[in-house]
Amino acid sequence: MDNRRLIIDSAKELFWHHGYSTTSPKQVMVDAGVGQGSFYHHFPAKADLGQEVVRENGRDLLASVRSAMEGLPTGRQRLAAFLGSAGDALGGCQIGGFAYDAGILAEPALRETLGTAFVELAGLLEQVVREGQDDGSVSPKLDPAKTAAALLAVVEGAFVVARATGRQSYADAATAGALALLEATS
Amino acid sequence: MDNRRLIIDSAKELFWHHGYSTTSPKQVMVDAGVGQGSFYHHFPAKADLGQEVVRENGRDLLASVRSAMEGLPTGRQRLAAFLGSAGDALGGCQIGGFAYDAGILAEPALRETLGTAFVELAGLLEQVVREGQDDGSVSPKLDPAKTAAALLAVVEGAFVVARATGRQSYADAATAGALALLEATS
DNA sequence: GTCTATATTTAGATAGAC
DNA sequence: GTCTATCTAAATATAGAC
Repeated sequence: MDNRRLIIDSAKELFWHHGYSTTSPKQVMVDAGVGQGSFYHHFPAKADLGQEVVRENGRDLLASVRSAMEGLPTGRQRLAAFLGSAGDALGGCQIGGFAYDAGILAEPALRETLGTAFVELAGLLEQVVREGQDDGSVSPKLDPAKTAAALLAVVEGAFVVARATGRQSYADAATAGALALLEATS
Repeated sequence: MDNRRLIIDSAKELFWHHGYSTTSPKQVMVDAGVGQGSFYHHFPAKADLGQEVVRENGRDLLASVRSAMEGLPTGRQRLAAFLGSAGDALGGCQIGGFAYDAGILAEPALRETLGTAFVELAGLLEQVVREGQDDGSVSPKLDPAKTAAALLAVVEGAFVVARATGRQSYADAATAGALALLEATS
């Protein structure tokens, strides 16, 4: 495999679990097993690597949510599958941590890419809420965009609370509570 | 006012809005208007200051939530007031960002203090859910702990999504969606 | 594309005078 | 308690040979 890909793959994991600002180029080089010359040849600045990582992690997350929903018969079941995204919350959300990273927020290009990932995810969820209303599994009284935003926030917040307390059980309680609210309305 | 307090007050704002790991002691000194000698006299290590900041920001957040709820007649109204905590989400949650900060998570004492703040907040919300069930404003079918965890996660997630997209409207949509779910069950 | 050597700036302090 | 001087390591690169 080429070094560029090795660097990106290492950085995706490191920036995800350890943060962008708090992970140095050197840590990425060591993890990827490439030298400094190679690293700076492919990525003249750290932000160039950050851009690729934010884009790919966003794309990967969207793909894994779609994959988790695939084949489920009702909209509500697909939303429940999305809530299951917080099933391993202690490692943090693939992109959620970037929202609190000063190094990401200070770079307009990175911030834009991050925002796009969240907007796409929110759009997907809104569509699934509508599908659930069409198939009768989600209450027609709910506003699709607001309900989608609430469910996305529950999952992102579940990651935050689980990491802050060190307890996965807080994430599980949050998503179970949200699912119960969704089910109680239908 | 004494320098120790000036340092803590500056650090509370800076760590809140800009992150703990991404704010240097020097930035704090300059903002507080104190010299290096004074800074390191009061806080031999940055983590000592971090400990005070996490504790105070957690305490302040709990106090402001209690204050926002004060005087409201029903549990559901008090929960709605809590959801309003994300009304100015672009600056980030006073403690939520610490959950993704490698420098906080690497220090057991800081992590413990952070976890305690979230556990106390969750406990308060659970109590208010129970009060709402007692006064008839919240459905008795809901599990208090799980519902509280879901509401806490919605607010924390609203901060994350608002900051990631740069749009307050995403936070507002999330909390409105959550409130609608809560109201639809009662 | 990759290597090693070098450079600049900052983080995070420590030492000792006042 | 505060000041200034000093220090070490790391972050983030750049330069030029191979």
